[in-house]
Parts: sequence; structure tokens; C-alpha cells
Amino acid sequence: MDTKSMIIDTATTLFQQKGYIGVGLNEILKTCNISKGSLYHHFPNGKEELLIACLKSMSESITTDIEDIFKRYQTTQEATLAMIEKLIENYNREGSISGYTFTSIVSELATLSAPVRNACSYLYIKMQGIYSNKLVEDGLSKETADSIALMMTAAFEGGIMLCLTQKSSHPLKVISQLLPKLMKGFQ
Amino acid sequence: MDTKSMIIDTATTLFQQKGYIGVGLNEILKTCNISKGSLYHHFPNGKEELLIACLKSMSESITTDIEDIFKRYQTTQEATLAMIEKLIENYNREGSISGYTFTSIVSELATLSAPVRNACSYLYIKMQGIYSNKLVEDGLSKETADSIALMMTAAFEGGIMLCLTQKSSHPLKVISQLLPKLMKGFQ
DNA sequence: GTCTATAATACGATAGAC
DNA sequence: GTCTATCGTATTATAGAC
Repeated sequence: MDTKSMIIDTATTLFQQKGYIGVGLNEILKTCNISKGSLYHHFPNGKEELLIACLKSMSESITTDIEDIFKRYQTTQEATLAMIEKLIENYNREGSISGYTFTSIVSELATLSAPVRNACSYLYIKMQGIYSNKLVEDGLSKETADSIALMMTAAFEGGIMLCLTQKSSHPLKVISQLLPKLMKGFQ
Repeated sequence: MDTKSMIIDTATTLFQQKGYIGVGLNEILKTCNISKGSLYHHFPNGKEELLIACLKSMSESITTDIEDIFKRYQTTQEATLAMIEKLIENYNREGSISGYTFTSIVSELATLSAPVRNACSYLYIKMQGIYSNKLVEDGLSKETADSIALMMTAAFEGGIMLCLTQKSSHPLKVISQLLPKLMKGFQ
């Protein structure tokens, strides 16, 4: 694998663990076993350019992951339950939820840096689109599907935050039980 | 007002705007027009001790604010709509949502610092309690009320995140339209 | 393309005078 | 209780050799 990709992969993991401001360039360089000159050769605009590359890489893996799940199951309800179950399994195994959200990485920057905010917005809209399309397949109108998909995106994001602060997967479990009832109300 | 309270108030505003790691001690000192020695006299353990004091102060103002709203309206549905409307008005006026959430302040620390995580957890549980009590008053069972209250807390938290990244109050509006339907499904 | 050396600055924290 | 001066140590970024 080329150096640039290796830097992105390593930095992504570190950013997920400690957040953007929580990880210094030196830590990234040490983990990658490269020098400062090499990093600035690949990312002339420094740390923020590297972050954007990491967010883009994460966006792709998260959305293809969710898309796969939503293709594998017939209804939104089944797919949603499977997705949350995967999140909970991930939480039980690793003790934290690192994928499926940017919040813990960039929330402190989201209000300051426009490129970062755009990367967040892009991911949320992409996720929402996957949910909405499936709900339309289920027979809901485009408008209703969009609303529920937005609610799902918000509930997941908030649910992950609750799990992280309470050190428990219980919030996501409760949400997975309630979301189907919300969908049924429209069918 | 005494110096200590003034420091807490000023630091709270700065943390809300730029996040914990985004605000340096020097910026706080300059805004307060005090010296380093004064700050460390009131907060011997430095920046993190100051943050905890700010979170505690915010917790109190947020929960009394929500409690007031929930006392003023008869049903959870009305109170919820009023609360979200207030959030949206606040967003339209100031262009951002600074109250009602810690996420944008401490999410990068929530996984690292136990005292910070506890402060977050405390606020979420307090909010959830307010919602749950009102839902029990509405006639729901304790168990159902707890579940819906958790869902509300998560949806608000996620909804705020969506509003901030998309620079729009639309997500919270949609959530305020959907939450009543979720409650009705149980009545 | 990668390295070393270095710059310039900001950080949190401490010591001691008043 | 507040001040000034200072200490280490981080930070991001750059220059120039190879």
C-alpha cells in the first residue's frame, strides 16, 4: 500500500479514538513511522487536509456498510434492527462505538471549519438517503419516508452519544425497539 | 458578582462557542481581564476543574429551563413542541444551538475523562427523568415512559447535531412533528 | 519522496512578590 | 486574592539536504 493511504488509515483510527484536536501530528508520524517532511509532501495544507481525507474515507466505508445491510434485508424494519444489533455487538466487543458517526471526532470543529461541517452534512444526508429509499420501497410516500429517515439518523446519532457517556448499549437497544413502532404508525 | 462566578460564566460561553480544547486558558484570562494566578487560586486543578464547574452550572440552567416548560404545559406533547420551538427560535436568532447539549463542548473528551463523562451522563438522565415523569402523568406506564423519554433525549441530541452541521433548523422541526405520533402509538 | 533540523508559537502550570 | 515572570513541553509548520 502507498504511503498516503497508510497515513489516512492510521490517522483515521487515531482520530476515532481521541478526536481531531486530541491527536498531535507527532503521534501520527510515530505510529506511521514516517517523518514530518513526508506527511507535508502528501498533505501540503497539513493537519486539516489530512482530516478531510480521513472523513471522506470514513464516509465511504460507513455508507457502503449500511447499504450492504439494507440490501440484505427485505424491510426497513429488519434492516434497522440488524444495523443496530451490529452497532451493539461492536460496542460490546470494543467498549466503544467508533464507526457510524463523526460526532466524537469533529463536533468541536463542526461549528468552526466549513469543510469539516460539509463532510459531516454529507454523511448524514447519505445515511438518510439510504433509509428513505428503503422506506419508499416499503410503500411509504417520499415525504413521509424522508421525515422518518431524518428521525432515524438523529436517533442513532443521539443514541450513540448516550451509549458512550453512559458506558452501556442500553440506549441503542431501546431505540431499536421503538423505531419499528414509529414506522408502523405510518403504514 | 464574585470573581469565581464570573470566571465560570465567561468560560461557559467560550466553551459553548469553541469547545473545551478549542479554548485556551489565555483566552479565558483575557476575556475575564484577570491573571493566571487568580484563576489557579479559584481552580487549583486548572482547566479541567473549571470545565466541570461550567458543566455543573450548565446542567442546572438547562434542567430548570426544561422543567419550567414542562410545568407550564398540560401534556408531554405540548411541552415537547414548546421546547423544540424555543430551540428553533434560539437557532434562528443566534445561528447556533448552544444550550441544551454538552455534545459540541466535550464529545472529544467524553471517552477520555471520567468526570466529564459523568457530567454528561448526569444531564441526559436528568432530562430523561423530566420527560418520563410527564409521560407518566399523561397516563403511560413507567416502563413505556422511560423508553419514550430516552428516545426523546436521543432524538433531540441527534437533531441538534444535524441542525448544526446542516446550518438549518429543519431537522428539529421534522422531529417535533414526528415525536407526537410516537407518543400517540402508546396511548 | 523522505529525511533532519529548526522555527515560531501556544499550551497548561508553577513560584514568589505584594 | 491578585499580580508578574517563568518553566517545560506540547503544538503546527517550514527549510534545506539527500
